[in-house]
Amino acid sequence: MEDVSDILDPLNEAQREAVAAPPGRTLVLAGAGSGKTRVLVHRAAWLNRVEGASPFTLMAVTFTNKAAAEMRGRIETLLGFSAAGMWTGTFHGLSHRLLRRHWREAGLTESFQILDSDDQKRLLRRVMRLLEIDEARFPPRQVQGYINSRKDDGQRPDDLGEGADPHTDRMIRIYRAYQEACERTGQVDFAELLLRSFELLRDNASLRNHYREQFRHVLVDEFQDTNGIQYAWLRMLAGPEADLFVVGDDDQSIYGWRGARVENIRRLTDDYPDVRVFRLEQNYRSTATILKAANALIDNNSGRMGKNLWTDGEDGEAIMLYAAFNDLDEARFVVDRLREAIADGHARSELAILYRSNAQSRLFEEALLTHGIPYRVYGGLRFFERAEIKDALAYTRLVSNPQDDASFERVVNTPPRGIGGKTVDLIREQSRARRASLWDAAEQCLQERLLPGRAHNAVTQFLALIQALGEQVTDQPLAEAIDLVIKGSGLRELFARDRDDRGESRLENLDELVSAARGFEQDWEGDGEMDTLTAFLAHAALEGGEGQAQDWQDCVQLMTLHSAKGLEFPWVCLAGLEEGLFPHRMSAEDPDRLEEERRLCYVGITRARRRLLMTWAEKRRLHGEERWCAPSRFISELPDDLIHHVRTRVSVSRPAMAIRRGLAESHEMADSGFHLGQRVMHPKFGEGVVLQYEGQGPSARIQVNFDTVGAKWLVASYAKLQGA
DNA sequence: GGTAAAGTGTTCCGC
DNA sequence: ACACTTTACC
Repeated sequence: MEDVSDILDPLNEAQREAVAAPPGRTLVLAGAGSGKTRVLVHRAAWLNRVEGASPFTLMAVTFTNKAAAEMRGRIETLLGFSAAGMWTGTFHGLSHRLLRRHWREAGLTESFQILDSDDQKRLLRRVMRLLEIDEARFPPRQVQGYINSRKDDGQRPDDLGEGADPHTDRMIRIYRAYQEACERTGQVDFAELLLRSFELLRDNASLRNHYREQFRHVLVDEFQDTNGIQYAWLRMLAGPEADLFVVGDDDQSIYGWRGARVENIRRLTDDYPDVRVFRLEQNYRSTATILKAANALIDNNSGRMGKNLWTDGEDGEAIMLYAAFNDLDEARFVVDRLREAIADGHARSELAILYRSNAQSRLFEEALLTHGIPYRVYGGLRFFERAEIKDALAYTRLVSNPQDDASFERVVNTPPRGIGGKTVDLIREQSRARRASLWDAAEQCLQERLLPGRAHNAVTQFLALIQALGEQVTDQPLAEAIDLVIKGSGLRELFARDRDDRGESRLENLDELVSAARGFEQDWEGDGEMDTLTAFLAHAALEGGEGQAQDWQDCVQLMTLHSAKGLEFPWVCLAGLEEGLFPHRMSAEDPDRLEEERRLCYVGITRARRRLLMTWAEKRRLHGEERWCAPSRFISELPDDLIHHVRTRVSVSRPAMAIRRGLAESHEMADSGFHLGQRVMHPKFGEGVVLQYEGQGPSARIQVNFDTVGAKWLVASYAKLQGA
């Protein structure tokens, strides 16, 4: 018998049972901080050592490239040898791999390219212009969302019944035209990667059987984030006989808005009645106090699979709750606590401020700046999404394939070279009339002298430039090729010209692109399915650029709750716990979306290891307007005995507020007996905050934002309001 | 073809 | 309010 102590010993009882489950269908409900990745990694090792599964028969699927890389690394460490034969990657990455291998069977061109969402929107715009559809009535963003969700549900235009209503019919028409444009030009968007590879397996029995035979063991991470097509994809690949090992947490599903279906967890237990379910509830991260709060909060959600986090560690400190006078006061208070923590010897990188929306970072940044505390804000534009990088890549694509219309349009007048809108319109017109690419259309325009003299010269030069670059670049290594393109296209010069910080960082980014290409070239062993350039472009579309070295210098961490998922910090501040902000106004009405907000709060709480600080502001500037806020309902869902209320302002701030609001308002308020921002009690609606006041005497109306039912207008003389 | 003025949107952002 | 994009005009 193989010695498996190194695999099982580091695990607790529940983890061990899951890892050593017999091959079959296994669902592991892994609570926050319960060692989810560890279980996946050890399962892979177990399969290899005990079940004798060769790495070639293993597939591990995750959502992000970062998670995929981490899992792969940890498996290799544990196994002590390379897991090279193992297919590890994201749903999109693995689909991409299948499609490259079987592009013919999938009905694609050999050199198909991946459209990222910007490219997709640009192509969509073009298609809509051809169909003469008004962009104002059908915002491309919305159409894009429509098409992607249809694809996420596995639907093609032909699957969609027309005739329902004119609006939907038009959407379907655009979808069809867009899809035809993609097929014609050999372009594949993100959702298409999944749908296409799903269809490939569905419609091709021999391929399906081949891969089912090969991947007898399929491991899936963050299963609660899968959407419809990903679930179908998994079922197609992991046949009814496969060893399917799925890890997820329904309480941490926070991506419903981009198509994730928590229901997939429950669906799995329906679709595979023989599934074994394990629960990981012992938490190794947080204090008992923090876990109690998290459990109590999430208990307000319905239809959970059910889980209760516990720890054998200590209770730890109470959760600190601060009701700030306004958003500035909130930032000041938080940064004061941060400074204390730093003085107590915390590294800055152990401290995190989490918030619901990106805009909230600004005030914290300012407060941190005034105190000279280094910080880093996560969630800006990712490397390959930055304009200058996309320009450089578009040039590179165009140089290697002049028929690429999307790239042509992007760079034809960047840097400005005298090919304005009029000229491009003419070329587009020509391209449509002749059913030719923009490049070919431009050549025809020159030959037939369709352009005015000035434009004629400009276009001649542009075409010559691209051709010349094409010749220079032939047979050059990737990095040199990209460098040549950046210099030759005039992009470098363009950004060098504006010498502010902006231009400076753009130049740095361009340099970074060249080094990224060099690094990619070194790591990438050609597998005969793609040339280096194609591979690099796919890499740029799929990997976003997280691979950049993050200087993990010691700084305070600022990020949205969404980007905090999967991370942990000894010291966490959850800021902006107000009705309308968190839960967000857009989600408060719909019970499902409200539950997702609650899960987001749960994710936030469970990020904290030792200390948790929660704050809300009674008054906040939002979209340029001062608003009165009620504390988030999530606060009242936490057991009060876990909370330490900090009140530094109780008696002082309210009169101060009335003064700041200005005299006119306080007079009006005076004759109702209430003032703006005051907490009041209504016999039916419960407690709330006075938001606005209108009119005088018996017809005067008062707007109250109730904690449970939201904002309502009431006639002051009828509403039996009481000060609370 | 470049700058100024008007317009737009404003929750979360993986691949 | 603000940042960013598109349009309008010189």
